Amino acid sequence: MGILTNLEGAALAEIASRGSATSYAIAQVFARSPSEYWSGSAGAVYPLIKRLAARGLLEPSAAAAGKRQRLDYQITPAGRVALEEWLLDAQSAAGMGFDPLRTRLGHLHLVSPEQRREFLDQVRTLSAEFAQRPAFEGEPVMVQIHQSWLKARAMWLAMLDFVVR
Amino acid sequence: MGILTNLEGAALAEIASRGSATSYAIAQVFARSPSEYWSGSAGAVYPLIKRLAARGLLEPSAAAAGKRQRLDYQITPAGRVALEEWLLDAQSAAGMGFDPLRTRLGHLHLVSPEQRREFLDQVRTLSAEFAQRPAFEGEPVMVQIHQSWLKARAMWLAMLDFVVR
DNA sequence: CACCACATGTAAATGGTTACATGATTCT
DNA sequence: AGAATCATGTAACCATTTACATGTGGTG
Repeated sequence: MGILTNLEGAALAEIASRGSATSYAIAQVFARSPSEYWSGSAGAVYPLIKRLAARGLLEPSAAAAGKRQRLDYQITPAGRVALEEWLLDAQSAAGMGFDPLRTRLGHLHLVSPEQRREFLDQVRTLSAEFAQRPAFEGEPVMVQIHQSWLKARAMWLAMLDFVVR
Repeated sequence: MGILTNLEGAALAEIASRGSATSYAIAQVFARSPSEYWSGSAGAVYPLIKRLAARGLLEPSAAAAGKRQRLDYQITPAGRVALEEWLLDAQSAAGMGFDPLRTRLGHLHLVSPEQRREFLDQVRTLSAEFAQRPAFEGEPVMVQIHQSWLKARAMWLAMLDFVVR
């Protein structure tokens, strides 16, 4: 029914993929993701899962392993509807999103050519290091997507030499 | 000095580029940007500019054209320091940011191959339309950066055929 | 003059953040 | 047993969003 935020959609998708999961497990996914965009903090994820459960998109199944309350959540039929709506929203998916480099590039004329060159060198170095890091643990498909994205970004960085001199 | 959010940094950079600007003018920049990421709403920009002025990074110069209060802001020396700190932060710039397509791709296995194919077709179509739109008005450098980004994204979309079948 | 676009804000809600508190489990 | 780590939250804060209110200048 209602519209999901991107974090909600991603969390719901992760639970759907796993069959069931705890809030903690979902938080870990974001915390360990190579993207820095979501922190995967408890303060974000626990309330989010509760919200989704309150909306009937998730169903808790008390899997008390020890004494402590420990809720496994599963997606409901209503949850699948909402998830599909988010997942297949091509209009949103085609958007530009946020790129911390892109937002800066247009303003680099404000600094000297040397600063500009040094900055771009640093970004390239960091990006290369980032790409060479041992692949994060995750579904092979996710890793492949990540790597193809890195490749596309590297190509863009190369193009920029001719744009931002 | 203090750390700037990305919106603050971008706004400050825009004011620095223009020499001086009103809150309204800055809001328009974000509202008319081809990126959907920031709305450029008054509720975001007016308080933000006030915040920067309160921190001494901007200085208002009452350019009362009519009766109505109408403040032009200029960047201060402290503002330039903060701006440079934000602008040349290579660590942040090298991050992955947020990509609405990327976040979805890893979960497309949840839907049928037909849905998957249709979704990707739609995204490609929308991206192509987006790229063919008359270039948004803006500095030539900005337009060039935008177009190189679109090209890199198109390449990525092409690569995805081999990853997400 | 009436209307509409331009311009300047404010209020309430939202969806995140960091920091903290605390219980349970595993390791040494 | 004590320490470290895993796990589950809550509280306060923060930067945005949407929606609203209102004044001002130009145009039919």
